Amino acid sequence: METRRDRVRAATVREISETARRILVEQGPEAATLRAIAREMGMTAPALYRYFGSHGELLRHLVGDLFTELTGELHTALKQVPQDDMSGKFLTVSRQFRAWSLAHPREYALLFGAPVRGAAEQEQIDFAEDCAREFGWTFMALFLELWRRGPFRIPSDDEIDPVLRDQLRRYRDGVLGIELPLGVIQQFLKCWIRLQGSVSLEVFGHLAFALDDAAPMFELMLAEISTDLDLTYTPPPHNT
Amino acid sequence: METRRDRVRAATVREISETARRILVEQGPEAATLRAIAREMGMTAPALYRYFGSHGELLRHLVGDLFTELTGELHTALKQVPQDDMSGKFLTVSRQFRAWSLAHPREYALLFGAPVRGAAEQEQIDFAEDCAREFGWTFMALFLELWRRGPFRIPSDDEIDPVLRDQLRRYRDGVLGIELPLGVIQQFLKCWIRLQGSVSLEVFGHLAFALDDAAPMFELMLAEISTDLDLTYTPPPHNT
DNA sequence: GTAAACTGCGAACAGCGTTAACTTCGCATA
DNA sequence: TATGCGAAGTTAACGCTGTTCGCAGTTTAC
Repeated sequence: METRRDRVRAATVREISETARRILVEQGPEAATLRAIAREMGMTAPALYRYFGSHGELLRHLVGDLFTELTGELHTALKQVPQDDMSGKFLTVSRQFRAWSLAHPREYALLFGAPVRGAAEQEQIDFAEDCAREFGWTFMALFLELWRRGPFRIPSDDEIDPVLRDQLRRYRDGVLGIELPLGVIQQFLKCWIRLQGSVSLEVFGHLAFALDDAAPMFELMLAEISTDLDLTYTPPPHNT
Repeated sequence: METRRDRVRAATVREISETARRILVEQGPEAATLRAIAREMGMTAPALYRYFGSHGELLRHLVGDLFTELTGELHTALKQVPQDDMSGKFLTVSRQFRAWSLAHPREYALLFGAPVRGAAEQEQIDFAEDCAREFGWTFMALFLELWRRGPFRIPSDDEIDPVLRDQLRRYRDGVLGIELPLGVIQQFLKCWIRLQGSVSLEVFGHLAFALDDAAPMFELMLAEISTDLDLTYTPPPHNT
């Protein structure tokens, strides 16, 4: 049952997350220390240990929140696209993902940067991991819908590299649990790598050596992917 | 003139770099503290300030060294390809880049991770920046050679997005200073984004949700890019 | 031969994550 | 209503971090 204390506690957890995020955004990741977060809230650092087991756990919780926010924005944008406009859905989700990432570079770095802090930390129940999975599922689900409603050209199983074929099959049967040609998954991965790879490079500033606005290159890529998926590319609505 | 002290000093700088790298590789980035580096060398932390102005400067110097090593390996691999085998050169450099990155993930994170430490630090003479430029030039030079010796299909200036066209022109005239169709630069960026984007995702573990060996996907991408550039794709020599 | 420059050291400062012992308060039950 | 327990906060402390300062010892240069 939902007692009063539970509500207060949940509110505090939320405030900690928000404070941590504000410091992260305004002063950078190295400024988001336990003491700084506590100070901002009129508390002391050890008090935070009543809510999180360690500094890392606090950050991982923030990661979960951020994934949830990002996923939510993608779904919100998706709802404003006509139900049967698959091209529009694909373009909208892709652009919204890039837009969020560029608008929140430090959050993006936290979500998609190098997992420097002991990557293989197997938490018993990892909140952040679940949120990340749900985020990924947003794209996967869209892709499945794309495939079901307007099949595009995919390689047959024979055309797929044997090593890759085994991995795709393991992923399909072990994780997804859906009946689906392996070529669809290969195509999904190809598109996703291009999408996220491109966004990562841009957000981390690795395209700044040549471009100060990578939007046109991103749109070019969307057009190419649209061709691959038998979709109709249309330029973004508010082209600046 | 090269005095004795200069040599000793240079040797110490080199030892510091090597020690820092060893700790970074063996124990992770957060273990590469000034005190740990000094301890490993039988020194104390303040002594390091005789060689580097700060911890960050030391790391940036290491970044320069790493870029140089990576660039060197690319050139070494390149020398073993017949002078006129442009397809081989492209495939070799791409595969060598991926191989180095996978073999040195922590170094890769330092070079190509999120530039978290005040990105816009304009050092007067940034050693690391120069090495990065030289690294980038390796790919650019190869691409120019590709273009000159076996022209591939490129978009005409009219076909390029106006916003992108201006940026490409500024990059060509302001940085490269070479006469070249803008379409070549666009094609170069497209390929580079796919290449590095793919490698980044793999090294940072962002493909592990589906693949435990991304090599086939990488080769698939190389094949596609080869087609774009009118090159002949051939599988890697030692396919495991 | 002497002065200056270079290279190291130890001590110290503020800040970090984290732990321990201790107080205070809210709530549930006898 | 009184009692007691657990949750939530405190201060003090430990060992770590980057960094600065003042002091030696050695090496180079004039």
